Amino acid sequence: MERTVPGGPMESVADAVRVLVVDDEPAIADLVGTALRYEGFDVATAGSGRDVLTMVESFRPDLIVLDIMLPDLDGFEVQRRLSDRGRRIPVLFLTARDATEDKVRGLTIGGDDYVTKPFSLEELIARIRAVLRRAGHGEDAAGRLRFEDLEMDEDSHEVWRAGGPVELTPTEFNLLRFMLVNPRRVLSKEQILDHVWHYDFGGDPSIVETYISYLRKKVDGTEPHLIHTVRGVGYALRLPKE
Amino acid sequence: MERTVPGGPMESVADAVRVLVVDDEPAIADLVGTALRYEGFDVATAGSGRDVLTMVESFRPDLIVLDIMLPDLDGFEVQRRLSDRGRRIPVLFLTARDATEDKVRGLTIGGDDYVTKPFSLEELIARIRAVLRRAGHGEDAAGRLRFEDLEMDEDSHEVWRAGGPVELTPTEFNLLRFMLVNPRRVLSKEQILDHVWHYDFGGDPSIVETYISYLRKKVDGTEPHLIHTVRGVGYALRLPKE
DNA sequence: GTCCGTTCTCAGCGACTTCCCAGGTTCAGG
DNA sequence: CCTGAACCTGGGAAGTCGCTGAGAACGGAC
Repeated sequence: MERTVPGGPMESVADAVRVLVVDDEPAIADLVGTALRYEGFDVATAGSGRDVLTMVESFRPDLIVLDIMLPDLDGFEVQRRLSDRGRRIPVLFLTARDATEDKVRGLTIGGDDYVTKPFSLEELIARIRAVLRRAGHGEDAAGRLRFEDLEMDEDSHEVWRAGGPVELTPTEFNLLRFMLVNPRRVLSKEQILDHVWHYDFGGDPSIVETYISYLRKKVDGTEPHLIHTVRGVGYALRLPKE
Repeated sequence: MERTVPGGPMESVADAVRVLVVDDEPAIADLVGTALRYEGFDVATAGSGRDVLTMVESFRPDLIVLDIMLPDLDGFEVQRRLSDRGRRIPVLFLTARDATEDKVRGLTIGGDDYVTKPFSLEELIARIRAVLRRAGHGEDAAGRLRFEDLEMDEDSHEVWRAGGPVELTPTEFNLLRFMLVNPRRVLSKEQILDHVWHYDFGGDPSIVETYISYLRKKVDGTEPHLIHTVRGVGYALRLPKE
């Protein structure tokens, strides 16, 4: 499966990976569902734990994005009942930032993973791909992105420029990944904000300028420069013209 | 589908792409509707959110141009209800400039997009084509325009003349795109103003002369000249007549 | 609590873009 | 050739955009 991008072609549904999105807030389920559909997944949504148990039979998802806080059964309970039935479906949990962290943390060993709310779509999609990769559903290639002499390993969170390692903060990393997934394309500040920042971020798009500045200092200090400003439009990852 | 032009031949309606334009100001809905009809789209207009929900069934649009501020249901609510019905119709939102910050965020994620008022028709149409391209309705080619040795990539915002890169400001870029979409056709200054500048632009059509001059310097310094003045009528992108 | 790394805001400034104007040039018609 | 209209283009004012440094706010580790 090819990575799609804002502007990428729609996947044929025939052999698409099926993802079941479960959240009792329709706004979240819609947001995630829409983003995943656009990424080429075959998506169904559910709003309660019991819905999941029935939908699993008909929809047969390859992965479940599962909110832990549900009105009836919580996410853990849902997973338990599924495994009682002998179904081993990878799960990506959604959790509020506060409690539960300890409980959820233990899950990362089973091939499952979790993301804390509020998340960014870029982060969520990257995690989904990672879980699918471990489950054998993903694209054959490992989670490695490259553009010219700039390289990123999504699994180990390592980045190299011209062969040398670069240390990035989480936000810098996510921003750079978004650019690496969309090479050459001009990405507007709004687009970047939508994908890289948490969905409840209420600030100004100028934050993107700041982070582009950070990235330039850390990964674009050497020739040729790869991060380019298209004034009045956005930013692009590409080789210099001439 | 072939690109049509202002004044160009009307597309046969049989296989035309259907666009539903929704705005409570009839002036805006008409402006957009008329422009899109010229471009060969099959257009219907609506003035309220509830109208949309009924018209979708009969008109079955491939895309909806949807103002966010509507008297009854707002644009988001309309989209929500449509997706509840299982209809996945791409949406291009229209929004006032000041309202963008909070709520519009997140709209670029699903292949949808938004344009802030006041917009230019050229901008709007380019965005519509981009959304359709992503949804699989567009012409097969990517967002690439060409006339002779003059080339433009809409995604990366790059322009080449005779193989060499050219740097353009946003307005210059939009003007050149308008000309590339309408090769050989003489475009009047008024026409250009209507399409390339924001619809509330209050200045003089002579601004077009200035920008044509800029373009000539940047992209038409080499033979053969492609930008021609048709005195008393307008400008055209074509080869010299001997 | 304190410490420290990260995220975010803000303001200054430099550069760019847009737009208008005015003087010069070209062109069509007489 | 003369004249007026249309057009071209350099210059410049006003506003916008983007970059960056400084520091405030936040959150996790201890």
